[in-house]
Amino acid sequence: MIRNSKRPTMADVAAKAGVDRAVVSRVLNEDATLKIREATRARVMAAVAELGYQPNAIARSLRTARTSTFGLVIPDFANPIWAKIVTAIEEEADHHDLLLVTGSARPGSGRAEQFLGLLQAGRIDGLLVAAPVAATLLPPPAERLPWLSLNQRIPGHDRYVLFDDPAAVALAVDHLVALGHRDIAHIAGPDTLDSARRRLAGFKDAMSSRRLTPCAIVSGSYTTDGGEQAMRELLAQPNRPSAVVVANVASAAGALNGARAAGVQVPREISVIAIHDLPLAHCFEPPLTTVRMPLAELGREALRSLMNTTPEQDVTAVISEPIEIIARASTAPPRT
Amino acid sequence: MIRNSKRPTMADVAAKAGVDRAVVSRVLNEDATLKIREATRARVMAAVAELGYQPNAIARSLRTARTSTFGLVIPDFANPIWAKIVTAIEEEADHHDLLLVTGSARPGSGRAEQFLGLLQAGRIDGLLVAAPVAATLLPPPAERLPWLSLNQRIPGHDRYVLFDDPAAVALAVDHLVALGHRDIAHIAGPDTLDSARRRLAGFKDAMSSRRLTPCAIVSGSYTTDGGEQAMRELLAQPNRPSAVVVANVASAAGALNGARAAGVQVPREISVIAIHDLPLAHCFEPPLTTVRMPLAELGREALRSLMNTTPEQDVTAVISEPIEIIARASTAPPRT
DNA sequence: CTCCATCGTTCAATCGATTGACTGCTGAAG
DNA sequence: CTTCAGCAGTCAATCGATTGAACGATGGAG
Repeated sequence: MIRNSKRPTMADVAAKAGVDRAVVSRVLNEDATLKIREATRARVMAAVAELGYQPNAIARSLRTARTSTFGLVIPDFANPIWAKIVTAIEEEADHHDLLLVTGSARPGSGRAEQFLGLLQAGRIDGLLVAAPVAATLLPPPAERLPWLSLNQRIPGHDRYVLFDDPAAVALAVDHLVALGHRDIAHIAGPDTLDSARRRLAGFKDAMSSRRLTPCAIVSGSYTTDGGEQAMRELLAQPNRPSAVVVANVASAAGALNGARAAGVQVPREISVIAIHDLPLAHCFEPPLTTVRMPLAELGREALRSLMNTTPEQDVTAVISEPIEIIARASTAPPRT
Repeated sequence: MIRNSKRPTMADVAAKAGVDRAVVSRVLNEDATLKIREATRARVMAAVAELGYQPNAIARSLRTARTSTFGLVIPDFANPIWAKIVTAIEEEADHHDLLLVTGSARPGSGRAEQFLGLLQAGRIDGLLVAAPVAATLLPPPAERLPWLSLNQRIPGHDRYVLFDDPAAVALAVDHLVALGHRDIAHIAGPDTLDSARRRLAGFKDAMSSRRLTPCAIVSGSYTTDGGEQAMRELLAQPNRPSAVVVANVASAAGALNGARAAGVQVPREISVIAIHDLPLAHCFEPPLTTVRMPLAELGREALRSLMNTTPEQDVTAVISEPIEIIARASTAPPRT
């Protein structure tokens, strides 16, 4: 790739305006300590405009050791949940005149570690990590870098922002209990993921604190296929549940398919509710009842925490407002 | 934000190894012109390891004027179509030891222009733009920068990679004609978008070359609501179509909802086919028949073109392989 | 008439790595 | 004994912007 090397530098501007490079720099950065004649400032600005001068951000970053850019790593662009969070963080970044750059990192892809590399190399000022990171590839804890994790706790790194998953699951259970359900099952996510474990634990707690025993707990591995398989298992059981709390939307979509394939009507024979809402959820058949999580709030809070803390400080925020039931047509009172 | 200033530099490594900084640089970059004793190289490597030295990418970039990082701007993370393309480009970038950073830019957000700023500022080596860019904010054509656009042509910028939309639409029409349809309508996208215009033009061409006249053409504005509204209009017409080609999946989801709301059965009374496939399309009711587009191929080709051309060269690629019908349950022969 | 403060700028070191040119040394050829 | 070729590194300029310190000119106070 051939670079256009004729881009003007600050020296060119200075020469054209007949001043020192320092003046150009100070004018452009609106340095308050600079005393300057209006005429000179105007000459500088004119030279800048005429040459179409654009400061070289690399050089500036080398000097200032800041880039005004933050990174974000999510597990997968295909999951619309993350889309909403990314967008919220981008908007928050806009407000602070920062730029957000995003990447995805399937487990084992090493991309999360590449972004940590950007951070170590000084090419971004901070990093938000929502993707699984190989513990072995983490920077040594001694090296405190400005990053924190989203929606997951990483051993040895007490800097994270989480959803209040237990509260969300409790809300789902309440919704079902209010409809009259008592035989409630859970389709969980993979127990390698912190969020899935939190939701599972939340389900158990919510049930026991309401003096109910879980009808069944099966894994849906957070995927559509996994959810379909899980629903099949539940329907094959002798004590079939009358309602299911599904740990995420992809699994729930699969669960609906599984029920349909088995000729079981939702919600007449079994109710389904999922954690996380999705714009397309109302296009499912039946439209899916969900628990909407505070996606934008999580994103905003994460960026703010990252900006306002040093790497030495702990960040252990839990976002619980607003969490609400989006009641659609996949939940109903149980058959009597 | 407080930066960890005690990160070791090349000078530290050089001091520890008892050599010149130049040696460290050459060892690390495997400079073939460097003659060096094995013992010295080992000392350098040992010093690097012991200090945990990590080269400062900013400084390197300042010197070399390259960053090994490319940018990508998409219109919206929430659209799963882009998710697939982003992922493909990330993988292609991996193969070339490059990093891809992505951002989204709703029209008018100015984010696309920010990424062009990254390019001008030398913080990325190239840029792929899939989002609408305000023509007024484009760098002057005189300033040839290494960027190209995806899935859209921008006036005055003959560097783009497109889907073969006419071929896709023709395939959809063929599918319907083969089923026996003749009264075919089109739910188009917003005519501000190049892709929507290409699909519309493709529809007209495909119909006329098969000696059919479009039953109707209405705008669905690429949104779920727009698609629902459009379907309502079509069903209200005196000459109701027996099949509809919908320009994207979001509109198609809306169209299905619209038909259901009007009590019209899909596909018994009206067939629906959409451009672009989606993993969740089989969760719709009925599962949606689609035309799968070569998403990954477009992404890969775009990155390769960007890497292998200078900003002065034109790039006008059209990706037409593989485009295929994914037949699900939303299309069927017309009622007789 | 001298001294000092202020104004409006300039000087030059610095950030950390890269790279073309150069040097001191050893050993072998002549 | 000289000379020259390689070896093993070293020197120092450079990328482009930032920033604390310094500097000459001007004007006012004493």
